[in-house]
Parts: sequence; structure tokens; C-alpha cells
Amino acid sequence: MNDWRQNLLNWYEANKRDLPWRNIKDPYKIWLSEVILQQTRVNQGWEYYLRFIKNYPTVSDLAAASEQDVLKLWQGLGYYSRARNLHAAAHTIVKEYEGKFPAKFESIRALKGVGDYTAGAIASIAFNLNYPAVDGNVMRVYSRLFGITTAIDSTNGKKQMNELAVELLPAKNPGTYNQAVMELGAMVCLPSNPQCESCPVQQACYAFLHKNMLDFPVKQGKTKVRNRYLNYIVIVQKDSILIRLRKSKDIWHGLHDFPVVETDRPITQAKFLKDKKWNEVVLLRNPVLKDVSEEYVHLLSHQKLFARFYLLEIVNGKMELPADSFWIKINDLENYAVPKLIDLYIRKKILK
DNA sequence: AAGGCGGGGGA
DNA sequence: TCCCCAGCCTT
Repeated sequence: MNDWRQNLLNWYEANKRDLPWRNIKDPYKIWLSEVILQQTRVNQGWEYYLRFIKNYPTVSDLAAASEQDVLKLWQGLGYYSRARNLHAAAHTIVKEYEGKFPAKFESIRALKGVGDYTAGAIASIAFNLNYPAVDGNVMRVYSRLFGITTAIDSTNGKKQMNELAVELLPAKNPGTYNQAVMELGAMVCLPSNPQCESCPVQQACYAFLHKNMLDFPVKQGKTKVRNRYLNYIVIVQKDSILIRLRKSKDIWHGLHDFPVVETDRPITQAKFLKDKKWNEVVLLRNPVLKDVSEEYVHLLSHQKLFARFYLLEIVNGKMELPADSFWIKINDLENYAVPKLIDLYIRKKILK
């Protein structure tokens, strides 16, 4: 191999970052790191990876844990289906493969939460199998290198990108090559500030030679943000607090929060109190309003959350509870996985 | 093919 | 503000 790819590999050997999951062959740890890094920056996932390895050194340890404990360890990282799928896949590996990580691409790809990218990454890095690992970095690098104008978020674009990645994959050390392309995308071929002057493959790069790096990759793109107004009812009785498990397909599935009255437009504090809006969720006899929090604004990818917390104290315990809610001791709050937003409120107002 | 799913950081 | 991150799953 005597083309730009050799320059890339040389550059990679000389400049690669020292990451906790580098120079490791244990497929379990490779898998864990890849799932953590889905749509997540290295810096953000770093400590989570170390924590998971420490708490669950093997796939059997992970499978033996409760889902809530796994979610708790994942708390704050986002995209919680990753944690639920990780836990489910650990069970699969223990039951179907006797705790030994499957070594075939199709078997890896069939695990919950493992798509084409992750399966390719595990197969090539942990098992030295000849599969590409095409992530956002790779698509940005290749689209610039070859001047590809097919939108990368279209079915066609992904197909084209994958075929290209298969063609370019060297026969030897596919895992190293895959990581080299990704590393280039993460360190040099940046989205808005590409460092072309220090790029090992600039002389082969279409976008560099045409000075239009920022035109790539092409995307169809479209993100609309929905506003949601969450009026949380926080009910405390002595040393207990009422929480509930979030179940639906909505955000934070599997995590806990409080009974909530939700609207798609703002509702004033005064109206909320005057209309005793909490009765839409939980029927209370004589609640005592202890505190109304300021508005917490929480910006997510697809929705903007405006949350306010109404802290009520129940003196004479007559009420009808929402079906999914239950009492826990305030001191046990830390054992339940909660969204970032709820965690902020709890630390500030409940545990203070 | 399109939309949902978190949270953080950089421009 | 908007974009993007070592994507995946459901509809």
C-alpha cells in the first residue's frame, strides 16, 4: 500500500491520543467504549468508561447487575437506550454465548444497540476482521477527500459511503486503519475548523485542493425543536418523597422523576396555583405549598424544556396517587437514576 | 425515509 | 443560536 493511506497510518502512529480503551484486545471493553462513544465526545465518555470497567470488569458482572444500577451509572451521559440495550446484550452474551463475546460479525451485529458502525468497529479492532467502521468522522473525511456531494444523512449517501469504505479498507490491520481515519476526523479534519495545514493527506484531498472544505459533508439536515413546559409536583411527607418511573417512548425511559402536568405552551405560576393544576395528576386534600422553584431551562437536541417545581407538603395524608408513582425515603433518592434536570433540582432543593 | 432519543462544547 | 459528537431503533 503506497498511497495516501500510508501517510495516514504513519501520522496515526505518531499522533494518536492515549485513550483508556486503546491497546486493549478485550472485546467486552472495546464494545463498552464504542457504545459509550455513540454520539458522544471522547472527553465526555472517558470517566464513564473507567467507572463501568471498575464496577463491571467482565460482561458477566454487567449482566448480573440490575438495569436500574446500570442506568444509575449511565446517569448524565444521555441516550439512555444505550444503557438498557447494553444490559440486555450482556444477558444475551451470557446466555447464548456462555459469557464469551461472539467473534463473528453477524453475531456481534445482532446484539441490541449494535448497528453497522459499532459492529464494524468491534469486529475490526477486537477480532482483526475486515469490516469498515463508518461513523460521522469517516463520512466527513471521505466526503472531503473525494468531493462526495451525496447527502450523508440519506439512505443513498450512507450506502455509497459504506461501499467506498469497503473499497478503501486495507487487507492488513483493518482495526488500526479504521481508528486512524476516525482519529483524523476527530483531531484534524474538524467540522468547522479543519486543520488542513497539518493534514497528512492534504495533497490527496479534493476539498483541500478546491479550497471548499466547509462544503463537505453535504447534509439534508432538518431539526425542529419543540417547546415543552413541565410543571412538576414534588410531594413530601415526613422523610418520604413521591417519585415515578418513566415508561413510555418519551425521553428518559427507565429513569425516575416526579408526577408532572405538561403543557405545550407556558402556564403562569399564578394560574397553576389558582386552578390547583396538580389535581390533574394527583388528587390532594389539603396540600401545603412549601416552595415554587425558579424556571429551569434545559435545551436538548429536539426539544426545549421549561421546568418548574412545586414543592407540596402533605400533613394529613389523604390523596389519590398516579398509577406509576410510589413513595421512597428521601435518603434513598441517590439509588434511583434520574435525568440531569431532576438531579439538579434534587441537589439544590431537596438534599440541601 | 423520517423522526425520536441527552447532554455537552465550540463557533 | 446552531451544529456536531467514534449511532441506533422504531414507525
